[in-house]
Order: sequence, then C-alpha cells, then structure tokens
Amino acid sequence: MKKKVSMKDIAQQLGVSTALVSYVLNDQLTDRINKDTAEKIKQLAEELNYRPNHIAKSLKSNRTNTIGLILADISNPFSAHLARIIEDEAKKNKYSVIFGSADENPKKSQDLINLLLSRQVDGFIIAPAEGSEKQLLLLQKQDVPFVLIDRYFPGLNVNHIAIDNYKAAYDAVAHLIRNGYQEIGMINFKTTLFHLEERVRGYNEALKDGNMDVSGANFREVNEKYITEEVKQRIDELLGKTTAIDALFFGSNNLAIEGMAYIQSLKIKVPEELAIVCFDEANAYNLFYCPLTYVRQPLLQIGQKAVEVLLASIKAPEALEHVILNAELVVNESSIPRKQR
Amino acid sequence: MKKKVSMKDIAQQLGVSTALVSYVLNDQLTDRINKDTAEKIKQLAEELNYRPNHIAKSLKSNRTNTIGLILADISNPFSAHLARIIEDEAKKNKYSVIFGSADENPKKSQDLINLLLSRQVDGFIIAPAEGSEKQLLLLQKQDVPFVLIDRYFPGLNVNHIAIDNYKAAYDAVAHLIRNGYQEIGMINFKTTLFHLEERVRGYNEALKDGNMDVSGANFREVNEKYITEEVKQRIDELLGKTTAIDALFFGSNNLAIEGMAYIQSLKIKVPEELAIVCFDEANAYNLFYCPLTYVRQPLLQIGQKAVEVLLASIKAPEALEHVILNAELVVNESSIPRKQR
DNA sequence: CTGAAAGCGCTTACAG
DNA sequence: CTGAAAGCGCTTACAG
Repeated sequence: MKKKVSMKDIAQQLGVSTALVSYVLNDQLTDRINKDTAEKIKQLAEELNYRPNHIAKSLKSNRTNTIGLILADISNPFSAHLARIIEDEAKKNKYSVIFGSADENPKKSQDLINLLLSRQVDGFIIAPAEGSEKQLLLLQKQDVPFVLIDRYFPGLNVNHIAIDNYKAAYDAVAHLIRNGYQEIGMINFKTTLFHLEERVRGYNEALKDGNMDVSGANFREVNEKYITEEVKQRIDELLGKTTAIDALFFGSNNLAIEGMAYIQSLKIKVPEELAIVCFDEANAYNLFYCPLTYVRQPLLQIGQKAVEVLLASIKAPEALEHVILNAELVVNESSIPRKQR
Repeated sequence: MKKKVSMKDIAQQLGVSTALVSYVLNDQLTDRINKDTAEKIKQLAEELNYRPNHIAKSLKSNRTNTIGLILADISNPFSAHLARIIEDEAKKNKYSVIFGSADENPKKSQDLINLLLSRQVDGFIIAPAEGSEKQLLLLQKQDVPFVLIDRYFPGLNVNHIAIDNYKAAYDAVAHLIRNGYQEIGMINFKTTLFHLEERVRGYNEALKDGNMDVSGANFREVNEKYITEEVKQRIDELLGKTTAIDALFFGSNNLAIEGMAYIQSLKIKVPEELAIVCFDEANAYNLFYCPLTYVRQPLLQIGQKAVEVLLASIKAPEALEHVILNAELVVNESSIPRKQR
C-alpha cells in the first residue's frame, strides 16, 4: 500500500501544527479556532483524501471501538443471523466486529479470546462453549466487559441475554398434549449446557403436568459429532418402541433439519403418523411438505440487546444484566389436533 | 478495564530497558542476549499475564494482520459458509477478520470500505455489490490489496476467485436436455452482475446446442427485493404457458429455496411433472421430498484461495490472479431421465 | 550483551 | 487563536 496521508502531511503543507489539524478535523475547540484556517485544513484533508488512522487513535484512547464476537459456528444459520444483527447494531454505534468460531471447543474459545484481547477489542459477545466457565471467570477478573448470548451458566454472575428455554419447551410440549398427542418424544443434544438442559426440564415438566409418562422412555440424546447418524438411530428407536411416539419435539434447529430429512426419507406422514415441533427457525422448514410448528427465538432482540448491554458495560462495568426473553411458538400444520385427523 | 501490563512494567520491575524486553519476548537477537535475563523476562511476563498490544505493534509496522471481509449478507448460508472458511484460513495465517454486510448496496459497500480502511485492515476480500466498480477501481488506485470472490467485473483487472458460471449453467441445462426434457425454464435475478449473466448465457447456449427454443420464452427474471412474491409469479407464468415447462433451473440458492417452497405448496410432483436443478447447496434441500440436483460450488477452495491470493497480494502487490474454479453438478432424483418415468 | 533514543499517527493539557 | 511537547506501547537502528 502507498503511504497514507497523515495529519502531519496536512500540517506541513499548510504550515500549521498537527495539534491544530487534529482539533479541526475532530471538530473540537471550534469556537477558538480561526474559521479560515479551519476551512483550509478541512479542504486540504478532503483533497488529499485523508483518512484518520484509527490505530493511532486507539493507542491514545485505549479504545478500539471493536467488539469481539465468538460463536460456536458462524456457518450455522442461527449464529449467522445473530452475527448479522450484531454487526448491524454495532455499526449503528460506530463499532466494528471481529469474529471467530469456537466450534464448541473451550481450547479454541480460549485461543480466540486471547487473540482478540491482544487486538484490544473493547469487549466480547460470546455464545459460550461447554466447559468455558473458567475462561469467562478469568475475563471477569480482568475486568473485560462481555455478554453471553443464547447460552449461559447459572453459576456465573455475568451479563447474559437468552430466552426462557424452560418455558419455551414447556409451551411446545404442552401444546402437543393439548392437541391430544399421547407419546411425545424429544431428541436433544447430549450436553451439560444449561440452555439445552432447560429445554429437557420443560419437556419433562409439561409431561408431568399432563399426567404422562415421565420415565424418559421417549427421550433421546445425540452426540453432536455424529449428529446425522445418531439422529437417525434415535428416531428409529422412538418409532420402533412397542408404544411408538406419535409426536416428536426437536431440541434445536440442527437436530430438526437432520431429523426432518430422515423422516422425509422414511415417507412418514406428518402430522398423521407423527406430529412435529422444532426448536428455532430455518428457511429449510418451508421445503418440507407439511408446514412445521416451531419455537421462534427473538433473534433481533437478542442481538440488539447484546450490543446494548455490552456497550453499557464498557462504559460502566459495574451493573450486570441478566436478560431473559420469551420465545414464541409458531403453530403450523405439523402439530394440529390429533382428533381432527 | 484494568490497566494492562506493558513492556515498560516488566522492564521497570526488572531494571532493564524495554528494548531488551521487546527482543526477548519476540525471540529476536537470541544469540546476543544473556540467557538468565531472557529467562527472567519471560517468567515475569508469564507471571504478570503480559499480552502484547497489537495496536502499538500495528502503529509501528503499519500492518494489522486483519482482513476486511465484505459480503452481501452474512446471514445468507452461502456467505456464512464462506465467511467461516475465510476466518479459519485467516486464523491459520495469524490474520483476523472484520466483516460487514453491504446488502447489494454500493453506498453501504463504500461506507464499509472507508470504515475498514480507517481501521487499517491490510486488505479486503469482497463479494462486490452491483455497481461497485468505481470504488474497487479507487481501491486499486490507492494500492490497497483486495480480492473479489464469487462475483467479478470482466472489465476490472483485479484479483478474483470465482467459478466458471457459464460452464456450470451449461452443464446443468445440458444434463436436463440429455435426460429428455423439452421445455426447460430458468429463473434468475434481474441483474447486471456478470456471474449471474454468465449463468443465463450458459443456459441459452445449452438450449441452442440442444436445438431447442432460444426465444427466451422459458426464461424469467426476479427482482431481488420482492423475491418471494415474484418467484411465485414467475413459476405460475412458466407453468401456465400453452407449452408448460417440464424442467426448471434456478439461478441461485435463494431463488431455489423460495421456488421449491412454492412448488411444494402447489403439490407439483418432482420430477414427474417438473424436473429441478438448483444452483448452490443448501441443507434445506434435504427436507424436500425429492432429492434435488444442484450445482455445487467449491466453497472451501474459493475461501482458501481467496485468503492465499490476498496474503500474496499484500506481500507483493504486482501480480494479479484470476482464478476460475469448476463447479460440480450433483445429480439427484429431481432430474432423472424423462423416459424412465 | 544492553540501553538511550527516535518514531509510528494521533490527542491533549499547557503555555503563550 | 495556535504551537511545542509529552505520551499511548511498541520496534529497531545505533552506539557502546
């Protein structure tokens, strides 16, 4: 790259000090500065296509106006959508976003945090990986502002924005019960992540309140690494039981997409043979022959709130915010009342 | 945030100069430096949890090891996947990625470029919006390294990585012709973007080589802003003709997903009543009852090559690379031979 | 083997 | 109304 023009260049050409140039270009001390000189400086800056060097500014101010965004995997549509919202919102506030994928791996997450820290990000927005509690505590100890999204750890008293996963799952399953389904299965990831556990809790509680079997006979877990194969196995299991399931609740959009692709290939009739409720949105759902009922998370709110809370936290690190939003059950044909069939 | 520890802190505590600290922590001049002092410095750095300030380094070196990534929309799965690959690849090379969405809007694109430029990114990877030629020329004039992906402008002699869209479309349509389809429709965006025009050219050329009607009677365009409504209209038109289409080729994954959702809702039998070929991959395709034939772009190669070419270009700005990769037609049931039906 | 010093591009009290 | 100077945290020729 060519050498960029600096304030010094402008100052020298005009025979003034860089201080003056700085004041003028930053619209400071406007009342004390000669209008003509100010005009000249602005004009020359324009002419030379001067662009302030943020890096130098940052070194002085100790602020980069940059947010570090750590997601599990930006190519997951849920994360991508959130990333998009966060970037938009950050830009409105004159912040940029550097991002990285932690891949559900605490080691990668720690490396990313270190990397972004050395790049002096002003704070983080993190969808934390399983097992990353310690590094978050460390961040907190170092007074680095951050906010967790989507997931959080009930033991950690840090900023977080998430939905009420318990309630969302409870509502989804209660809806199925209300519509007359008797054997409601659930497929979830095998995990200790709180937000996913909450979904299971909601599922169980709804079953209990509906006076249904709470033995867990209709509940199955899937290892995230072998999602495609295991989802198939679990569905086979649930359908092969002596009392086969007549409804299925997926704990996440990945699971739902894998599961629905399989159900599709099995030529199972939804909802006649099997009712379906998914977690999270996906435009993929529209390609399935039967419009799917799903839990919609308020992504826009989550993203915007995350930026808002982070920026507040950068300014005033004291206050912590725990924001719990409500998800919405979008009811479609895949879960219509059993009797109506 | 708490004050971070700097080299100065380490130097003072040890009674040495910051120069020494710098040399040691950067493993320079190792043969000339006293092993004991070196050891002490390293230990104290560790103890104090010292993290180099990239910002300061950048100010000196005029390098930020940061790539600016400008995409149309990161929440589009195609872009998101690419973003993921680029970030991975960048990280391997010790680069970070700052991203932004231009939303097919040249004004936004220009703003993003300015913003990232003031943040001193070392170069750009850009999926350029329609009408952004001028700003790219300006970048080039300023000797800012960049590489275009996915799209490019044939008149601009700049780095770009893309697939042979003409060939990909030609192959797709030739495949349909070979399989006995007579009235092959295509739905594309209304655009002057070269890569999309190339797809139309491939479509037309394949029709011509197959001695089929080249009047454009089976070709339709869609305004990106009203994609959902217009895709429906265009499909209605193509199916409502006196000689209705018996096959349909979608020019992009967005169009395909919208289109397939509609075709799904119309209860049209694929491929019996209508054969389908889509452009680009989408896991959504798996939810459709009939496995879809599609053109697969080598995203991994595109992303990796983009980073490679950009980094080369940062080091040696002279050489320009125009990389054209081949797409692959993934054949599935949605386009099986007509006779076999 | 090590330190003093200049400099990267900016900001900002201070002096005049 | 304006400039000289210090400083942000680092690097790197240069001198000794």
